[in-house]
Amino acid sequence: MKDYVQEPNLFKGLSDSQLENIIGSGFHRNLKPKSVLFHQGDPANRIYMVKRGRLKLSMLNEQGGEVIIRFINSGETTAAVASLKDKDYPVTAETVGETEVTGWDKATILGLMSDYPAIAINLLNTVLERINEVQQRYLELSTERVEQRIARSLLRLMQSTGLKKPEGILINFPLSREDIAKLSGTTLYTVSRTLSKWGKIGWIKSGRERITITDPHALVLFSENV
Amino acid sequence: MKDYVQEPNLFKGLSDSQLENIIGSGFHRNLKPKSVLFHQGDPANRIYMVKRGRLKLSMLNEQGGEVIIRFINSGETTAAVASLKDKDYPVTAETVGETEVTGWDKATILGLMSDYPAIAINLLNTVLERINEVQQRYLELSTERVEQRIARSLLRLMQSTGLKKPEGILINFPLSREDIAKLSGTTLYTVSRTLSKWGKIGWIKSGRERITITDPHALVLFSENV
DNA sequence: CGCTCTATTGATAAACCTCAAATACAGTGG
DNA sequence: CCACTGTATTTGAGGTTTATCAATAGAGCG
Repeated sequence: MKDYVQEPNLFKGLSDSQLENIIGSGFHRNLKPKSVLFHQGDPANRIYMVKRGRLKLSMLNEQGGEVIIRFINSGETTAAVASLKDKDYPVTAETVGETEVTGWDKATILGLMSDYPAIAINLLNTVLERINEVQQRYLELSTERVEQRIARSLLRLMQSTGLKKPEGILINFPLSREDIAKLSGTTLYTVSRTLSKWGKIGWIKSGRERITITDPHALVLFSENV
Repeated sequence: MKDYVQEPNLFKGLSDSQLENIIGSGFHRNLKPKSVLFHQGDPANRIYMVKRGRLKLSMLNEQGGEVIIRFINSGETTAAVASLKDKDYPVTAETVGETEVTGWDKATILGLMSDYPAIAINLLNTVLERINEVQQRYLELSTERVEQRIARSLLRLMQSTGLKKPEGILINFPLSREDIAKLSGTTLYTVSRTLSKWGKIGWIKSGRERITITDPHALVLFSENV
């Protein structure tokens, strides 16, 4: 029955049958890899939950510079607050791999909230976490060196999507050097050099769009200690 | 009766008498310049509105690096979501100049929200604006050069606290080169050099902790165009 | 008028980006 | 199974941006 991988944040604390009801009230979309769910500047008229796969949220500036704000993994939601306010949302959401999402429009989600008050509470929690995370990353971007930021990016991805393997913890989706660069505020060249170095000293193993962290402890120490 | 400078966001749409009632239900504090209202890591048990003066919100990392997240001007609120969740708030709030704040604890604000539903709506608006602003600044920090970011910082301050003067628009509170540096993700030296340059070409006039923007248009063009 | 905090400016160095070119890798179709 | 093609990655050389350090000057306060 539950075909999403993790317990969805927004619906935490609800029973399976309530969940089934809620999911049923949304509309579903199956998206191919690298398709755009919504685009920077679109009116945010829907809240989305990822049931399977993953979304990449990014922002673009006028000169073409791009950053990745975060990934939305299965069970997580996005555009929640914006969709309630009918504002334009300055973020693009693109699928990473085959991805299934459920969406609700504003009226539906408001109805759900009044039926299940837990949802409003969960929404507040989610919003708080998101603000804190962006601010934390803003601090890091402003005060830390590139390699430290790359380490932090990998560790965050490890925590959210890591898969235990005999050789270490695999970041379990296709992730290019350029993605890491846009997550860390640097260039793909610097990322490549850094990962090469870390490969040589045994902290990670990496291939084409694949990264395994073989010495998480070393990486954590490095990310915190200089 | 209204002794705060701007219409408070959180209480927009309420009548003066309702406002009076709400303000009355909070507790008030008068703070000297540079005093700390709450400290990074404190439990966020109160929501604050600035009635007079200004708060500087900053974050510190383990190595002592600091950023200024934003200023909270009179009429604005802070720690809103965090205070509803009883979480630690990773931000320090320090007064800039003589400052008067009103605070409400969680129970009180929840009561106010159920009496005046507009407050919950306004809260959502505020949260959305804050997320968007941090993300926007994250993008800028990641993709733009120092001088461009300094220009954007000054322009934001001009918009929120600018005061028309014969010679230009004055940023109306004491603001050091170091403050600007921590807002823009650079060092006070680079800020000083940049402001000197802009002073020479007539874009700004600056003194000790005082900045007047004499050619806003030029600065806007510069901030957007490279 | 000394003290303290802020700002300026020059010299130097470090971190990191940019550009260019070569190499590796994963599919695809024969 | 293999050559082919389009990406992704690596690596080197060189240049730019910006931080760091040091020293001086200016402003405000008691």
